Amino acid sequence: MQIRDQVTIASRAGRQVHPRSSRRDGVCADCEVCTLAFCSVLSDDEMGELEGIRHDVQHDAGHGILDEGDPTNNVFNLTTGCVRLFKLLSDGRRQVIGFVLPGEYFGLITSPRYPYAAEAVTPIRACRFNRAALDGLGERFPHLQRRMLEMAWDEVARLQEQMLLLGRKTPKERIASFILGLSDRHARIGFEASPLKVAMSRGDIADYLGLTVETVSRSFTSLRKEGLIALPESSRIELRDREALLSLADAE
Amino acid sequence: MQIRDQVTIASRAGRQVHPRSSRRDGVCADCEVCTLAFCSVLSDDEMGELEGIRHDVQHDAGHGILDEGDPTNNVFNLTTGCVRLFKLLSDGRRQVIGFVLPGEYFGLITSPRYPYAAEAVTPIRACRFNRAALDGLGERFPHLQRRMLEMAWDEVARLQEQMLLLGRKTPKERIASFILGLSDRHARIGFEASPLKVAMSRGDIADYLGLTVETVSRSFTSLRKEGLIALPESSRIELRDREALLSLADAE
DNA sequence: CGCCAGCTTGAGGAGTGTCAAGGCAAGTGG
DNA sequence: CCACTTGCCTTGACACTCCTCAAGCTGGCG
Repeated sequence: MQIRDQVTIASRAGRQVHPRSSRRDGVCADCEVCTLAFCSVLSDDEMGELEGIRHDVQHDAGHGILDEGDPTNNVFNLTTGCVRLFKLLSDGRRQVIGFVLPGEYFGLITSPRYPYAAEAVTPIRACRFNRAALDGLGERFPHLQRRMLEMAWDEVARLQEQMLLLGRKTPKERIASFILGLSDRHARIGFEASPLKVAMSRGDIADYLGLTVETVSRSFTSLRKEGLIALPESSRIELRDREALLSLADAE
Repeated sequence: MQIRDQVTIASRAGRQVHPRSSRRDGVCADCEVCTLAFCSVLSDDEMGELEGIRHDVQHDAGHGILDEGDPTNNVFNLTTGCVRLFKLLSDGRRQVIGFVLPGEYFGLITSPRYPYAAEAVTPIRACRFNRAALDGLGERFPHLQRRMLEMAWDEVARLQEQMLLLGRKTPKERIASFILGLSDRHARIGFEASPLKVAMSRGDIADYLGLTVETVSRSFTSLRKEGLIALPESSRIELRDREALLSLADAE
């Protein structure tokens, strides 16, 4: 136990680099996620073409990026910050579909209108692409389309996992799953995975996990009192017993 | 009201034909869904190649087709019957991820192991493809990959809609959404859409909608007593007030 | 320093889940 | 052909979880 923890800490350093291992020059030089995003599979020449249809987008926290029902003209690739995607019922009930982290895209869908809205959780930066133009590029660069297909399947798997959570898990199990999932995603993009910075509010988390703010708060408190996590601030979570969290998340 | 109902009945006949409009010769001649499945975008020559890696599969109701954790060697394209996809928690709680209808595929995923299990709800027939071989075909026929990408995005949209249902809808709203969704899908593949044949048990429906069998049963009864549906048999649903069902499903 | 938004905590109640019994239809064996 | 079994669905009574409502608490900011 003692030993394993030390190993874990030692091996958790550094960013995991995926399809592409080297950073880019030019406009993408300061992009944090050029090794993770869908554009990572493109050669430098192909990137030049992508650059031709790319626009920079920047928003403050809380700003709306697109609305449910808008025509699907744009695809976004988040480079900095966090975005929430959500659907509303006519009486105001809200379901957060997912949180977008750097290196992930949103807005890519066959339907002519977005089936969800998107808002900035934190200040964000993103690349915006015209959808038709990106489609055209996909046809010319099959490996780009292939990469997008893989990302779509990954998204399907994530959503299926979330269905299990929403349909069958208890509040505490949902919170444990949420914490672990966020921690893993942070690790993949090189963010700190254990004193975990949680950008979203309790309300966002509640609407993501199908709960109320109060139940989310109580579940956090309960996990803290049992020693599975610590909460130095309400927006910072320390994973103190990963094993216990794992067994909770997968159902004890 | 009276008039609209008559129009609805009159216009509901016939099968809607999608990417490909004509039926095929050869092995696919008796396939009910050759105009809907992903193979519908292939030319006859290309179909010949697909045929080379295709195997027939046939199972009785209740039979397991694949288990969660099995290596993802195969992709299935359902031609007849109904399949349930589901995930289990270690204590036996079950979440049905989706029901597969003719013309839809399952088992296509990047991960090396299936994240869900599949069982036949009714007697089924399906085409089984080796996954690596199908991948190879996808690389050679970009329009096949394109079609699979579109189907993946459609699946993402369906799952997001289901998240809204699981996270925020009441039992009666869930049942209304379920009935309408199944009715629409039946219409698309040429099945009867109003006296709707429901292949799956109350238990399957409960595990799909995140409810218990009892709550599902009570909700059906409630909708029946309010005149929104009729239940000539427990496995047959007649939509008597589509408007009311729609407003229930989207939240009143 | 005080305000405000967001988070936590508490008390109470509605809505589902749990448990148990009964109904119904299809299948089985005498 | 009919009694019996079996599986599934429905209905009822009750309990408990989680939501609702309301009141403090905390930290950031003017």
